Amino acid sequence: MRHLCISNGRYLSCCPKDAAKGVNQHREGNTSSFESQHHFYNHLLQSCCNLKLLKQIHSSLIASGFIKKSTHLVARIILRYSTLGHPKCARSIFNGIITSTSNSFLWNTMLRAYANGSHCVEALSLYRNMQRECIAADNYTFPFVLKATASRSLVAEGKMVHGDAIRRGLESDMFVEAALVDMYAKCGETTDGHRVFDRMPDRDLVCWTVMISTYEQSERPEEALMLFQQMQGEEGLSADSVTAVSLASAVAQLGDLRKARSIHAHAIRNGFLEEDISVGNSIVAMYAKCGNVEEARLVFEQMKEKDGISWNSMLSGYVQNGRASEALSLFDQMQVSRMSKLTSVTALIMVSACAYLGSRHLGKKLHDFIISSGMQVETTLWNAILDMYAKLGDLETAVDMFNMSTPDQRNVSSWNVMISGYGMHGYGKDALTFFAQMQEEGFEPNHISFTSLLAACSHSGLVDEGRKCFQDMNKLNVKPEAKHYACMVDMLGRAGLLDEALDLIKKMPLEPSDEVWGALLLACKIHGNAELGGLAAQKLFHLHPEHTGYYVLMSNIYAASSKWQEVGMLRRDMKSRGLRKPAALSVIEFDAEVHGFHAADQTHPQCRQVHEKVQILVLEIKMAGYTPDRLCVLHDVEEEDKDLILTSHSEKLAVAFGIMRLEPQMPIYVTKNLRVCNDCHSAFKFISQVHQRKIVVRDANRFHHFQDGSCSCNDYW
DNA sequence: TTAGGGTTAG
Repeated sequence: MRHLCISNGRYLSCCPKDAAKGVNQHREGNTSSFESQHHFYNHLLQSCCNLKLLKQIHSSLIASGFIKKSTHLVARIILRYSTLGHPKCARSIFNGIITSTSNSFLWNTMLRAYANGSHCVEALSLYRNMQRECIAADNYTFPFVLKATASRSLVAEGKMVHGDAIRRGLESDMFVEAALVDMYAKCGETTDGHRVFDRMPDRDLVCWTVMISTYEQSERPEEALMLFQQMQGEEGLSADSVTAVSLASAVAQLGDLRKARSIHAHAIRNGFLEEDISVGNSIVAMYAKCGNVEEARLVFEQMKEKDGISWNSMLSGYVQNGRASEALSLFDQMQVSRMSKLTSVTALIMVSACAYLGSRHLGKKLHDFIISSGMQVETTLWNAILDMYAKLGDLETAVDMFNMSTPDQRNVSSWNVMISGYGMHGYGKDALTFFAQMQEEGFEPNHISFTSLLAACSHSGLVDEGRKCFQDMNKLNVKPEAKHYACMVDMLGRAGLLDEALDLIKKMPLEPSDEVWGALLLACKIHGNAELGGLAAQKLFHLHPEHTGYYVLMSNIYAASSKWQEVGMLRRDMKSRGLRKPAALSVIEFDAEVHGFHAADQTHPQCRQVHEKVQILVLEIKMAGYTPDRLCVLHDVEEEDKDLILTSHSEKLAVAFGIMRLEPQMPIYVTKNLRVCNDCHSAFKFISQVHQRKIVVRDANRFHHFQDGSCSCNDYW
């Protein structure tokens, strides 16, 4: 247990009960000196972390009359009430003691309390009172008021306070200047902030950190790191733990592992990791965002103290890197050890982990857990749960939840989630109905609404409706972005309107992004157009030379037209860049466990039986008319070997496992990390008929519901 | 007796 030393040599435990006893003992006929009493109360207030004890200390101070002797202690009480979330109590003490002749100290304290609690309106109104009472605002006043305006991005008010500071001749006080830079930055006026920063004659570490974090927060990591380099050139300035957090966050945005290691080394050398949990947290998040979860986990394990953010950073690190099952096992560990309580941020991360993993069992369990925890499910989390159900293939539950909610429980994102859910499952018409309904209920569609809606039209082949939606964007004041063009190209391309798609790209008022060319490339693959595909690929290799998916798609196109020389060339190119085709992974749940299968899997405990089962299934469906689609094989091998490669596809293994292990009436749910291949798509249609079995496959793009020999996508995907 | 900067999710 931590102990707190008090001036008369006794030790008082931080435990509130013991502290309360200390207060009472102290009140009973205490005759110690002013210094001793002052020290005693000061320490008590500094360590006090609950309202009951604070009230006891407060009444003890009143009863002993000591409160009248020390303005400093009054200030401490005001701040303590405020940090414990009771600004009204703080204000009532302030009102009781303040007189028009008071100096600015207590006014500044009250402003500080409001600013730290982001009570901007109250802070500004107090500041105006102060002016009315002719209390001179000083170099302490302005930083607090500016912080308050910054917390609500009230730039007009901030500018007014800036003017007041100039009139009082305090514009060049270093603290006021730092607060001004911060205020402008938080209000999104980075250039104004930089202007104040440039004019400053002396800049200490805090000023530099404000400027660095401004760029980091505005997602301009290169500029943040450049400023840091510039700062290192100044004599006597070296990053402290707060600077390190901002730098780590900037490096995370860049995703540069080499820089990440250098920030980590700097933190180790200076002992920041022991000094401040936030440094460890930001380094964990940084490594995860640089794609190195192993190093993130190492830092996480080595942290002597962890808080909720530490756990969330590690959990979301796993999810971001597609390692959802590791996130779930860490979450279990967190629950068992009760090291951190379940917050809505944690719940949000875990809900997305379940959605990603495709685990219906865990998703339901997590939802029950969230309900039983009694936590308040605010709209953001509720939307994520809807999205999870839709992504787990249980669109019905998502629709039920949505229909049972009241309009004030929903926001624009709730509607977007539903539109995207319908689209994913191939219900384009329902997505359009929901879109209309959303507007009837007074919700204004945003750029995400249109992305979801256009994607829905694309998946369902609703070309005319899609074209109309795209035109309607301007009417609803949503400016088409590259991703909207990508949806249109995807929609036109899938429908075989390749010329119209290319025409649209040529007419784009903005530079076509990789998503746009990627959509065209995919369309070329579907329709076997190697020439146009080559053009799209060229653009893509230039824009993203390291993106494996585009090489794979292009070699697919070449392979389909038996251009093996070109396939070989692309493969060599990929090899020389150190790129590898991402491993296919299909997962299926059985007995509350998630079973994963890679292509040609040799690791699953029952892989031998599963491979045998696929061979049997293929024989069965061949009798019903299935022929292997050898165009799906990228390798230039003998025709019979191609068939063997096809039977080892991960999704076939997962489906075979499902048929082997699940009860015959149970539908088979499989989630694949990549797009399902043509041959598997055709095979599953036959299996659904021969075995009278519902098979639901979620691939990287959408859902396929196979039943009675056909698929919900109508072979349009 | 008082002050300014930072991290997770979306």
